[in-house]
Amino acid sequence: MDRQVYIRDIAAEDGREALLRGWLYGKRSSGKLHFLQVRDGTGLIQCVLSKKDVPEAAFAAADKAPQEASVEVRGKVAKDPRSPIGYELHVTDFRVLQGEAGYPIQPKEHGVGFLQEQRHLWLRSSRQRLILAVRHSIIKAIRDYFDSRGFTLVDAPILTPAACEGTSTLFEVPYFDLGKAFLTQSGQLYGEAAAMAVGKAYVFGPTFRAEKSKTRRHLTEFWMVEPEVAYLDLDGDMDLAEDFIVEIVRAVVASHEQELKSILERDVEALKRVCKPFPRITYTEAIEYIQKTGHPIKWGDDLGGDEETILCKQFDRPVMVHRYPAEMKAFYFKKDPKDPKVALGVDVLAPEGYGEIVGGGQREDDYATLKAEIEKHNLPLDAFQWYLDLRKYGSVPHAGFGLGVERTVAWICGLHHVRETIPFPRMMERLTP
RNA sequence: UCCCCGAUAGCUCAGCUGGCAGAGCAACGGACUGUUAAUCCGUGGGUCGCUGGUUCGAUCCCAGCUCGGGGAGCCA
Repeated sequence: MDRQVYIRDIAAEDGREALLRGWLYGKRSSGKLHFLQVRDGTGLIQCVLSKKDVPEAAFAAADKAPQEASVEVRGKVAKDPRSPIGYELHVTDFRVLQGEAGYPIQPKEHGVGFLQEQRHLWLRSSRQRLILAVRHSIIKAIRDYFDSRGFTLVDAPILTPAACEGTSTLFEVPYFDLGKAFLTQSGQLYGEAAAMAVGKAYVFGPTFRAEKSKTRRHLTEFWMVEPEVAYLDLDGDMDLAEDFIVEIVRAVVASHEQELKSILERDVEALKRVCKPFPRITYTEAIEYIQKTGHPIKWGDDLGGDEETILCKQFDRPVMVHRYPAEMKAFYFKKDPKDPKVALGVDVLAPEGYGEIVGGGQREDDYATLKAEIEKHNLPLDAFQWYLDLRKYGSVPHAGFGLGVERTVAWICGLHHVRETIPFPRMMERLTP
């Protein structure tokens, strides 16, 4: 009788006595009956207290119990067609461990700012709990994918001496007598070093960008997974990204299909259409297509949010745009030998208007060319000497990409904003809770 | 950094031409044996974001500031 049962497993307990430990999600009352909605982190179940079936103190405690009080409920599991999960608990005893009136989040609509203030409590709602679970599944699918294909997880440092790409603004940290350190904006350069050691490597960790971006797609702290593979070219890189994304989506749909539909109202059929092959178009073809829709854009312009939307709305699966103008890309991209104006880079744009979730490509593997690029971008040569070494001692063609975890969660869950995809989002105007 | 919008009860909001601060929900007290954001009766609850200006009088008009939301650029 003291065996705790989780709501997720309740069907196996049909007709038996069970002890639930959880929190009071909601409550309705009809005098001599109390209906308690109890959640335990694995699900939500209605617990029915009939005055004649429980001790007087238990009935009174249920009457007084405030929202989100921690509770212990004993009772008999019973099938009920009125229950969304098919079962409810006919309570024989009930007690409150702790609770206080005034729980801030009510079962009604709230403003975004308020909910973010209450993020530590907001996580308890069924919608947020599901998003956390999907995020977990995505991260697990990412790791399973690489772990089962001979990749080695290599952790890149978070404190770094200089910019990886030189364009983004970095967070500065004082660093003893060495002056300043910076929070990493990408583990890729270290991933390249690792790939020369283990062949297939992936870096998985947090990333920091001090850019003053205020949009639904930006956080100042986010998670990125960055595979890097020796002896891989751009085509192989696109094959890898495509196979990888298909597998992540498949894994999430396999484990969360019903909840995605019922709690997030996600169009799961759209996710099921994510299969190989993804369309692959060059940047030049993309520009031509956008021009045909009457949008003023010329070769050399960046694809902004509007342009990305125009492009990915014509496909029912992610689209790969490759061979961008070299001018637009970071110094480490290899140029296309057939057309040095373009870099061997690829972006993967998620469908349904979610935009870029992957950026990557083939790296420059020639010492002299890379050195010239570093100088051209006015980057400190001494800080990149170790990176140049990789082109000096056994250089090979290699490629990789970075996938943004939060944008992937937003896309798969069908969320409007990435701030809901991470437990405690860090944004330009928000550092708490 | 730039552009747009907003700030009134715990929450979501209304507040007319500048003239006593409002509703719904929540909380609290009560009624109710099948409720699904239950219903019904009752009670309490305000530095109208901050600072200044105009005015007999400012939640309302004006300026600056702070905070929040949306977007751009940049990116994942």
